Amino acid sequence: MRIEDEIKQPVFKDDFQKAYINLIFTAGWLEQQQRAFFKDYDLTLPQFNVLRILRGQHPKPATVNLLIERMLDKTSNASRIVDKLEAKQLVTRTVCPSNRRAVDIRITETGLQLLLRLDALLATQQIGLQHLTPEEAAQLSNLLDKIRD
Amino acid sequence: MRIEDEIKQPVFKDDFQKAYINLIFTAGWLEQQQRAFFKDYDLTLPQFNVLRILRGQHPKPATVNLLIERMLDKTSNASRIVDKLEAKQLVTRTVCPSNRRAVDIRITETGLQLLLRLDALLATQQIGLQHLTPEEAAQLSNLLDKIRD
DNA sequence: CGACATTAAATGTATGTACATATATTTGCA
DNA sequence: TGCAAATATATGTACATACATTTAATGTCG
Repeated sequence: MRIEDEIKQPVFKDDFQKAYINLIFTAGWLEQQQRAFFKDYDLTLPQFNVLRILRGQHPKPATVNLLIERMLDKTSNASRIVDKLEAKQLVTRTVCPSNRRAVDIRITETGLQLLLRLDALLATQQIGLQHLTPEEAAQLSNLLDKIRD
Repeated sequence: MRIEDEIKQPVFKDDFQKAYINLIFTAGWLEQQQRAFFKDYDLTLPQFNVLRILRGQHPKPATVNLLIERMLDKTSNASRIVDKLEAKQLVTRTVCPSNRRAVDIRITETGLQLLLRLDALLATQQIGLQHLTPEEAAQLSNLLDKIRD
């Protein structure tokens, strides 16, 4: 559906404004789909993303700093996201032995299993960019990189 | 900057995953820039967007429903955003005479003047897609529309 | 060594958001 | 008419986010 129809705004100042608004809108649209999907599993998007980062590190630990570096939303509060995951026993938190200011965060076996289940479900759920060709996806990514130059 | 470097993730599963993550990240990146800009004017992004919708309607009133239709984030609470704007005297709220369930919302002269100032500043601040050509912006918009098909 | 800057994480606080529910008004139609 | 359904907005609540500040540990350099 064209962005003009999505937000019932028939004209835009120029192609820049139109693409800008489309970008914010589409990102929100995708996030909404994911949020609905994860709701059944009592996970928020940032929680899911942190779990994936931890799986990427596994079996090495991550610190809060490393999470912040890799998170999509750098302003969200990594400490408190880890709080929630710890309460659900999806991660563990131990003081880093070599630097007692830092905290070693690790995904638990339960956490890994949850991610496995979600991977399988996400693959069948058609959440994402399945309307694009691989070439279009690559093109999109290049345009987005260029925006942030 | 390439998304790989932004979030320190050297490889992605495929171009779809990469573009997906890039899209969410870039939208957040743009929003962060705007937020920083608007902070000096004590406006949040949703508040600014509502003000612009109201200016588009001016001098006709808008209802809460119309705002929801046109807002980028449809799940945010239009009523309470209008509360904040009303407290700052940027909008007025009166019961709609022809349908007393509805509320007529109008931007005030103060609100219009604030938008004028912000328009001028935003034009000079290079917030947006100025690294793209008009053709690239149009191409981006088309790809985004396609995602939501 | 010891004072001071730096770093890592946690916490405080105000605000925003998501989602369900409530309240008031209007509409449709038996 | 009268009553259930639909509509428009507001409110309640739990949680997330933005950003400043605090606490604790480590580094540094006289």
